Amino acid sequence: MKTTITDVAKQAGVSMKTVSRVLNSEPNVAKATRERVLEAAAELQYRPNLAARGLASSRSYLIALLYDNPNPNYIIQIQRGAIEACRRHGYHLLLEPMTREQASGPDVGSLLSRLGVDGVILTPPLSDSIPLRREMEALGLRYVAIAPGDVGTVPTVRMDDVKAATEMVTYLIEQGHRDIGFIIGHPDHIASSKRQDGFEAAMRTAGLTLDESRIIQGDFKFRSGVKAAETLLKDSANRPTAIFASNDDMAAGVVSVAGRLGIDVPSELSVCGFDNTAIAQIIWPKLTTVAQPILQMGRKAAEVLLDRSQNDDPVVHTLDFEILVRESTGKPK
Amino acid sequence: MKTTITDVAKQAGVSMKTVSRVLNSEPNVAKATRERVLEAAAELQYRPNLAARGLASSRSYLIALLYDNPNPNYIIQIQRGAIEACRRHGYHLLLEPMTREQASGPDVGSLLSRLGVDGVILTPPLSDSIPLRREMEALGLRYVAIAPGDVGTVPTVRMDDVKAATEMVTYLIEQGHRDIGFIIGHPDHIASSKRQDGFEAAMRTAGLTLDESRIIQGDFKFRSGVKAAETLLKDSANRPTAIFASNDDMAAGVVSVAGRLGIDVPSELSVCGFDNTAIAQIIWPKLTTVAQPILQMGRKAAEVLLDRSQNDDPVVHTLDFEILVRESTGKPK
DNA sequence: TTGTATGCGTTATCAC
DNA sequence: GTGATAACGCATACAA
Repeated sequence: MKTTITDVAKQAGVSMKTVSRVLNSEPNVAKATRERVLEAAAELQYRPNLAARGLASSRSYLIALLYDNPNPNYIIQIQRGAIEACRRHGYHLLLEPMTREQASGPDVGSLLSRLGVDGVILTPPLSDSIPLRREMEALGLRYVAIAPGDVGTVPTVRMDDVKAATEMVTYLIEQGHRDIGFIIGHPDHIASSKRQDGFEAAMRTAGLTLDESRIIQGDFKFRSGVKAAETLLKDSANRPTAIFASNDDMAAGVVSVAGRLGIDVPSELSVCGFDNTAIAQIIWPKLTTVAQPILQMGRKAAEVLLDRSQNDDPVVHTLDFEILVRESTGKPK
Repeated sequence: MKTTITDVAKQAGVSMKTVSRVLNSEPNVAKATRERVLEAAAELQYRPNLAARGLASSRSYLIALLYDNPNPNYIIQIQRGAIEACRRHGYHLLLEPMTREQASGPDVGSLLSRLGVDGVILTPPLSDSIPLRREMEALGLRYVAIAPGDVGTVPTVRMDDVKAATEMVTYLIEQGHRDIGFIIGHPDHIASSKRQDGFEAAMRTAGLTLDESRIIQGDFKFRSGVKAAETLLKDSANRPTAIFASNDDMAAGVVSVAGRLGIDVPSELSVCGFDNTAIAQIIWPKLTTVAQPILQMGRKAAEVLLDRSQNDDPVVHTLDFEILVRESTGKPK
């Protein structure tokens, strides 16, 4: 037999309402009573029933994570962060994977309202789905967008790609590099232009010229990194001493070309990436890269939802990234 | 105002019990009535309240996924599979990440019973935690273990590593390879010895001798693949025409060494891995590898939990893997 | 084939 | 500061 709140009340010699008060840390309970109740609850190993609580309070103690993201590591970290925050608030995280099409389709509202969740976290690229956001607003659902393209119209948690790229390039310059190659990401991704902006800003700030032949278009894939590196490194008499790729996959491609050409990394060529994905640590030398605060964004998003004290203004929370200096970068010869 | 089951009943001109019957697809409802109810429900956009339903039926419509796994892709796929099955049954998946220590600790029971979930999925390495399993049994919680080390004492979903390795090597032999190198995985992992067993079985079946110098100990890491390849490939006059690494990271290491040594993959050296992790598709040439039925295992695990028709015998469900032939293997010269 | 009455375990209301 | 009692929305027995 499961112990209920009435069992605890009996054991403590009070009414169930008082027990409820204690367990929800409401005011107006005498200290002695409170302690007696707590003791009784512990003794009986009382666990509140989520369903009953939800029914009575018309809250579900659940928040939903909506995602359609091909990057498992990203999602897993968002989850971890969100779960961490949820646990602190007595909440649980519900997973709702869906395609972009579904998210913009007619059934989302039905799905979401059926869930009866108390809040929703949107992850990219769903963060940018206007139909989805409309639906949420129509349903009166509180939500937070992680890293949306347009900042300012909705409660947001994000990081600053421009600044991160700037700092990475500044680090290379401080190491003594003057001739730095850059590989642009996929042209459809908002992050690509931001990272390029950061690169160019840092170069300009340092008074270095932007040589167009040093800037190659890529598409975030390993092979495009390979191709870009083949171009950048083909002339052994005139090649950059460092290459900054807009993500780790492309940086790994650069490292592999360097290996094939007999160019030592990092003594003859520094290479750095972006995102700190698995490959950055798998290959050797391990990549210097930018670690996004992914877990922290997940945690912050949940906190914004759960801290009822926070209002629902479209506040933008910008979290700090980290530059991870590993074995693939160093001073030029 | 939210529409409840009584609203629907009123609208359809029946009792709430009949509505309940229809919505739970219970028998003994006239077709006409059923349709009338369905119509009314649709019209009113009725969504059953999870909490109320749970409270009344003393089921939570929730199953929990317990995990402590460093591999994001693995967990994400298990999740996807489990969610798929859950959706079909009107269930939802709750995430419970925890460390091995926590899983064996005293608080798990409290955590799990507080949740009131209807079932639990255990993923490796938690599948092997005896204290955890004991706790579940003590609590009367139904559970399924994914890929536990010991098969037979608990409801299990898994795949056959030995068979997969055997088939991979058989494929290489069919391609014409006779001299095949093998890189063993981390000695602490159960999968390592199974994969080695499969390799050796296939070689023996084909009547090929097992040359010990062709079998190198690795540890599942990229670098150990690099080292093993350096050993296997150092003598250009006497080297294997194919190398089978026990996982993709090590296989990627082999490919990178081949590139450095000017050995073309696959025309001069076939390379294959195991697990179909991200790196297998990121690098070039893409790796021939074994795809575990990870998503399917997640789905099956949830199904075993949710199909009440299935009894709780420690049935072992062994799912099919897939050999993915990509660009890193071919016929020897 | 359908309906009525009751209870699930908690929070909310309002009185004391 | 504390308690009785009524919701909350649904499923379950048991009738009819």
